[in-house]
Amino acid sequence: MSDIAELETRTRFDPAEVESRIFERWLASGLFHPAPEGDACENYSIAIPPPNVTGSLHMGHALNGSIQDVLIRYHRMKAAALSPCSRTKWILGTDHAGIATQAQVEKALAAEGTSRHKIGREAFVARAWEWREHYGHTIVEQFKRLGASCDYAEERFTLDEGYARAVADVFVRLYEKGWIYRDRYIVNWDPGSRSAISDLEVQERRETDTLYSIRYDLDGGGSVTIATVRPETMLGDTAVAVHPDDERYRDLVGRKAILPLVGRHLPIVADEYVKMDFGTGQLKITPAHDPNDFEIGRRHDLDQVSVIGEDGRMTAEAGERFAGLAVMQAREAVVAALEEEGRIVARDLYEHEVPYSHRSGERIEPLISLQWFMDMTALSKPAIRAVLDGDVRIVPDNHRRVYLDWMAAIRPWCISRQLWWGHRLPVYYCETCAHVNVAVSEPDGCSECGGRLRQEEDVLDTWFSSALWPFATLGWPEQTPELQAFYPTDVLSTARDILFLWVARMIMMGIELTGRPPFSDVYIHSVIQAPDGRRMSKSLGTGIDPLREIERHGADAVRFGLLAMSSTQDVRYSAEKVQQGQALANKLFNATRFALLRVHASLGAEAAAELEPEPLPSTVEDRWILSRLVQIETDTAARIEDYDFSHAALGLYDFVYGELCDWYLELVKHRLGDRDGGEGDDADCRSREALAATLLYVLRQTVALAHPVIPFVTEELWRYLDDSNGLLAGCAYPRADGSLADLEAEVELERAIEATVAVRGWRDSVGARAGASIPARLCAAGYEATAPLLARMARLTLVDTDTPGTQSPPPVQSDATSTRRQAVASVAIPGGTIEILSAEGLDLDAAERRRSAAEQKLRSEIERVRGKLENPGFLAKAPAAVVEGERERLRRLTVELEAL
RNA sequence: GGGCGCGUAGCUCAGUGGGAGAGCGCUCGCUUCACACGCGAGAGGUCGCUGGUUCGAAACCCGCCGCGCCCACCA
Repeated sequence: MSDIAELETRTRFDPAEVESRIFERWLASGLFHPAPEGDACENYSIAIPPPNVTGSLHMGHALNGSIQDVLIRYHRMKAAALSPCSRTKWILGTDHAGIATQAQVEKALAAEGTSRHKIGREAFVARAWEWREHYGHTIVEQFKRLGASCDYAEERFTLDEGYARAVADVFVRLYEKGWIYRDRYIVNWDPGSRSAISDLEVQERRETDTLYSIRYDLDGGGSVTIATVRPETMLGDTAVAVHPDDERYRDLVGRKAILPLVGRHLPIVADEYVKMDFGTGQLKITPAHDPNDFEIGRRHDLDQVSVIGEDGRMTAEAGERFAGLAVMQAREAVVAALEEEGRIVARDLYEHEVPYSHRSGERIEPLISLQWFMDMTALSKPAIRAVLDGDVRIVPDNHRRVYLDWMAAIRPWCISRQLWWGHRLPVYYCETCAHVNVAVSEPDGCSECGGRLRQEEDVLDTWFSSALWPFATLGWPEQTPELQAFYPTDVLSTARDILFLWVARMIMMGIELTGRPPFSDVYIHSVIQAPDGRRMSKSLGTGIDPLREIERHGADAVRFGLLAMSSTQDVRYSAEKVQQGQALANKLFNATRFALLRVHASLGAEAAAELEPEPLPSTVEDRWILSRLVQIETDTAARIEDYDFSHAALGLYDFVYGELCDWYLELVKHRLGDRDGGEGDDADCRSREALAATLLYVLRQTVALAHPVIPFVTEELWRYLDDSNGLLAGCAYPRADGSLADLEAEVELERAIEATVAVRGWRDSVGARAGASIPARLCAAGYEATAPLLARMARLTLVDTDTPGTQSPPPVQSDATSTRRQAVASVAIPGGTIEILSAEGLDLDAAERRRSAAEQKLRSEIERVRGKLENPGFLAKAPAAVVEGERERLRRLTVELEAL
């Protein structure tokens, strides 16, 4: 135990002074780095959603970090209490984040006046690794600031050698199953990153464009009119379609339209995709640049004419006189040319969804490209089953259906990316016979002809490797001790924006490759919005930096605040909640400081050191606080296990403020002796020891209970509260001791609290001086044990107590000479009144106003309850307990009214 | 077009069948020997609107108004 005397001058909890010192102790202790022992069912593990190496800590990380750390710390402590053999591990690592990292490195190169194409692939990748070595640990260091108890000794990276092997291994397995294949297909081309991206990386934006109606002549006379917002793609038209049931156009089917500007003859086909009631019901078909048209083209075996290239410009081959123009320029030029020929029949403003790249922010250009795909149908089935059967639980469960709906309609996944930073596909093309060799490591030569091999240039979608995260980080496919000890993990905590992108794919891959879902719970946490309700984003200037908040208020405050504001839905950032957390840390610090200093002063260090570690309740307030402690211990554990972090945090706050500090400490202060070591009101030494034992027990339990939420201040306090020199982070989590529950003490003390508040309110209204003690008579039942407490807390000098219904002698001083002094005012309290016996210096008119206001309130309340009890329907149908409760209330209110 | 969710005190949010709550802000009082990042006391709400179910609705149901998010290939 540290020297208590140090606390004398520390009147505030100063996070900056404490945090790094404590974190170093945690790291050095090895508590965060469990040996790979025990089995995964007993052990508790979480795989962190790997932050991007390019990233820095934002509010989402801070919230999710706080959530996971509460779970990890809680379970680590719970294991210490219940099953000392079980281990707790928070698997740490970062993601190589293909596009994001490549963009950063390219930016750096550009600043140096060079580019990736100038330096070549090998040099570029080397440069990217250098970049990662340099900047890749920033975010991990930032997690430490938050107090996150990850296993820092085992940090993983998705491009590490072992991990890369696992990725290649998976690719080979799924290729051999026939689920991974190569196809020329229409993809979402991102001109920004010059790569294909998956459907999930496309974000639609509502935009208003011009809808052009264009007349195409028919071969042999007549015309059709088609509508498009992308006239530049007409150069790639290879058909016109109408609905097969459309009476108007029945005889058009089979004829030819002549493509303006180009002259190509376009077959007119019938396809059910065409909406008869949209526009003219005649649709131009551009299979190479529209996903729907692509499908129609396949159905009707239409030509594919690519007019837009991967550079986002009109192609030389089919771009006609517009070749080389960027898409938007081409649009204008095409419209002008059509205009000149008088083919634009109409222009209308048209609002529609336009696809943009989530990564680069540029407009997606759908085009046909040779890419690698993964068929997901077989993988999705057991992943659906797992959620339906409850093997994977999604919390909150309204996301369950979203997951199931998406899974049921799952589509092939484009897994190849035209980038350099990532896992290069383990695919080797034979330069001689063109055979496709797929193998974990490069073969010596083609398996067919022994010819020279050339590895595929493309890399895998970053999410392909992320999908393996919970097991690849533990050494899979090797059956490592880590894998056996910690896989499957227990919970995956994340924001919902990556439910499909990542979580669903982990479930599919985990089941396929390990035979088990990678976690049993998925917890979807809130998205923290800016205080004004907008998105938190750097570009909008609405972001709030969690590190700055930690510097200002302390990590405990930020953790508490984020947990307290989190919810099952999105929430606005609340600086007040962070302040509340800061206040809590400071309050707990000062309460402990006060208790320890007083105990040591009044008992002496030696006696203090020999105190019983168990509570020794000797008074009603001792019994009360111990009973309340049972409640908060039960509630906090249940709330953490239910992922109800906000109530866990706020519940601790309410206990520390509303019960421990505001009442218990105030009630027992006088029994502790003064700070110079003099005796307090309670001169009985044994009673003082009993109080000290109870008080320190309550503080130790409270501090330990709060540790998962506010680890720094609690760990700091533990230095003074615990003489074993151990770290709180490795101690047992407090468990409610049911034998301390004491309903009688709770009823008695809560009555006294209510009465105290009533008297204080009255005092305030009559302008009584704060320090003055007022003579009064207690005329109420149920205060046998608490009258002295009430007198002290409400600053009353109680004389002549009159406690109806009891025989026990009043435990207060008795004024024998003036047994029946006339009351000058009366304050209603539960079970009766307090009669005020002296009006000296008091504004009794104000007292009367207050009294009559109270009376009016009581009368209307009584009216309401009486009305209820006179309602035959209520008496007949309401549960007996409710009816009895109302009767009891009426009795109580009536007593109070009579007393007034 | 489909789905999910929200609307409660000035602000941010809890409360989901039986006495309208918290934090911050506001007002009044307090240098009460742990904490002035403190202590005590207060003011402040037709619980979005309408109809229904019920002995009883902020809560459950129908509808409406307002707001947010997700999914979706109508040019």
